[in-house]
Amino acid sequence: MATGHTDPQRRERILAATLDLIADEGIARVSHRKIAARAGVPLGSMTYHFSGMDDLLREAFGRFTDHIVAVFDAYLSAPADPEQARAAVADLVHVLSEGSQRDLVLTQELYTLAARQPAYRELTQEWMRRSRVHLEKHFDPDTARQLDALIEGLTLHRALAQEPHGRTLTLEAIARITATGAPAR
Amino acid sequence: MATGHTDPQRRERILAATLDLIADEGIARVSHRKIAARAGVPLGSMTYHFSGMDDLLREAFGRFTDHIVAVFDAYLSAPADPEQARAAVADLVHVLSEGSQRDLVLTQELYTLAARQPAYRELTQEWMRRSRVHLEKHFDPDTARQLDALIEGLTLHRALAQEPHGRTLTLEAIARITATGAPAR
Amino acid sequence: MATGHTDPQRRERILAATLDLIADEGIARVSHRKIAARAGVPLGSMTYHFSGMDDLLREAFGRFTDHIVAVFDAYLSAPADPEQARAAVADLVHVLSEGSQRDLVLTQELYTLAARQPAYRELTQEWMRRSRVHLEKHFDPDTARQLDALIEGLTLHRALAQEPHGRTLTLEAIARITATGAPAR
Amino acid sequence: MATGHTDPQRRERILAATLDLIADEGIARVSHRKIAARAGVPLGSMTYHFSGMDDLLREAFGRFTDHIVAVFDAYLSAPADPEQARAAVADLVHVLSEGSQRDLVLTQELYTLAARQPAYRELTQEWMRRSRVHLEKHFDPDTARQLDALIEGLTLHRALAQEPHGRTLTLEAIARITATGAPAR
DNA sequence: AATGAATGAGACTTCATTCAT
DNA sequence: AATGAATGAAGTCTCATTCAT
Repeated sequence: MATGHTDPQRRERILAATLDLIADEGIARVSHRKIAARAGVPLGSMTYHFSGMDDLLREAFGRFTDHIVAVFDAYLSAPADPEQARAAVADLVHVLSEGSQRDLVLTQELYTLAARQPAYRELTQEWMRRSRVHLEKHFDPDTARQLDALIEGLTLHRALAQEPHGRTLTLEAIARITATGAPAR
Repeated sequence: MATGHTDPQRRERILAATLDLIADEGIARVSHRKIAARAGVPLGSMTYHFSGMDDLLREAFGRFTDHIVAVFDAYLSAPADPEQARAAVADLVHVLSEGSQRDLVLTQELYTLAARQPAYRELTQEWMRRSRVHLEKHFDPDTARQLDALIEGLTLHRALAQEPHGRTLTLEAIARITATGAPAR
Repeated sequence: MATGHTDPQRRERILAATLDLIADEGIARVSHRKIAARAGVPLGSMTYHFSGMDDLLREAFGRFTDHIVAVFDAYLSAPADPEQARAAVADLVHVLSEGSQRDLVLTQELYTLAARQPAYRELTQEWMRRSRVHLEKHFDPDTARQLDALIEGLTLHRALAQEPHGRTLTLEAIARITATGAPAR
Repeated sequence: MATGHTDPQRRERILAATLDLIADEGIARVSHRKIAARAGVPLGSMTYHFSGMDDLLREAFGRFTDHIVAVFDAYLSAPADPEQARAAVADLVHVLSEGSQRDLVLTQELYTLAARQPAYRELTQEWMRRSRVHLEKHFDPDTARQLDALIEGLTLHRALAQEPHGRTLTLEAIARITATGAPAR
């Protein structure tokens, strides 16, 4: 069902190579040449498949957001009650802050872009929105919003700290924020 | 106190111009040429005063960290009791997330660098450490740590959200995190 | 009369788009892509209908010459006597130098090509020949030749001058050149 | 007295190479690479000495205009009376139309640019102005203007014609245009 | 101590053309 | 007969860095 007559996955390979390169070297060192080499495609392909570097980056981060949202979904859609939800949130924080350097770095790069360009802010907003939808199944909206921010802060501080805090402290913070937050019902 | 015999403030002008340029265009688009033009110094003096772009960036972010730590100091050193401390933290969150686009963007750029390079992580760690020192004057260490992470998350979410949450919610979250946290004594 | 089974006017659309593009941006900036976009045809059809850029340009300027010769014909075939002819020549000079920027620019581009390549010189020679045929109906051959050159010079100088000369001067010049030139009989 | 510490004539060499290349291949085929190769300078020099291709072309045609104005000066400043002036104009027409292909081609390229861009029109206007100043020493202003246009037309038609007209016809045309034009006194 | 001149490397992008369909 | 996909070549331009002064 490929639409072209050759290598229909080329676009995807380019996008994956783009994210890999950003994770490894940072947006500041990304170039068409390096991406093409990584993806194993001719340099000329780059601007054939994507109208320019901007397009390419935006689409690549769209793919990344899809991935990270899937991680949130995986952790936050399963819990059946608030107690399980708290544990899931703790798991999420620790997975995000201990897991692949890749996701951590890409998240920061995305936030940096979002801080300056509205186009990227849409991606982060959709991600926050999705996260809150999950949390609101177990907590009232205000609590969900506070908890969402807490997840962000705990994850980042764990990731950057010299001696990351343990799971106990993570759970304690989550418990405090959600202590009074009964589901809206 | 001048080290050279001409224009001793040249280094500082270059560093300030560097931060301004990063705030405006992002690290990816920084160049010696643009910085020199902004600072009003000859291109040749760039590599004379700084051994290379890396040195320059690291020193510039050092200056930025000094500035942001001063902001934390200003807000967090004044409060006389936990209640005032909570209000000060709320003020801090709102100032950071509503204030200059410049500080927000530079913070994200720094985090992005820190996520990848230990040299920059030292800067962020010093900043966190300093923040916790302030908070521990009013709250026990674990609470201080949780509150510090919450500040981070609330600030970032407010800065990037489509409809940033109000001060009431900020205060509510702070109150919950610090409810049981009596000072260690 | 269609040669292909689809859209027989496609060749003409391409040629018209080519001239439009040359008029707008100059031969130096012409490309298959831009022409195809302007003509609303697929890029692939460019090299299908025309063997290459050279072919395309030569044929396009052939169309342009047809058009400009038609303008000459319209003005120079009507007059019934030398006096009317002089007025018609003045009209022609002013129409060419005041009319569409398009014709002016294309004429210059053609002359530039003709100055270097014989293939294009044939086009301009045919045009001059045709012009002289008209003029020789009312003036002797030498006068026709001089008048033809004068038309060229007056048109160009009017087109490029900061303050173009008026119709009176145009008529005066024509009168002087044709004063002694009786028709050959 | 060179201002730089190396090869101060490099700019001039580049400008000369630019005009040579335009004369040989046309503006459409000019490139930094080819000019650099012709001038024997590194490619990187091109945008160091000239801010871009536009700058380079404009300055190169400025040099060309200087040259062509010098030719006009040489022919038109010498004559002592109208009769000598008529002969000088005829000489000029024949030199321009028979002389170097280079000048002819460059003149056409310049006119093409002037037809589209005001910046180049200034160059041609200065040239026309200078020409008329010379002619007005021997003929009244209206006659000078007509004669100037005639020079243009005769030169171009001689250059492009299959069988260029002879000197007799050139002189005849000049005589007719200037017959009644007494100096303004 | 300080800098203008210079350049090789590499950035992004456009392009004419080829080819499988 | 016609075209979307693809690419190698070349385009302009920016840059960090070196070096003579």
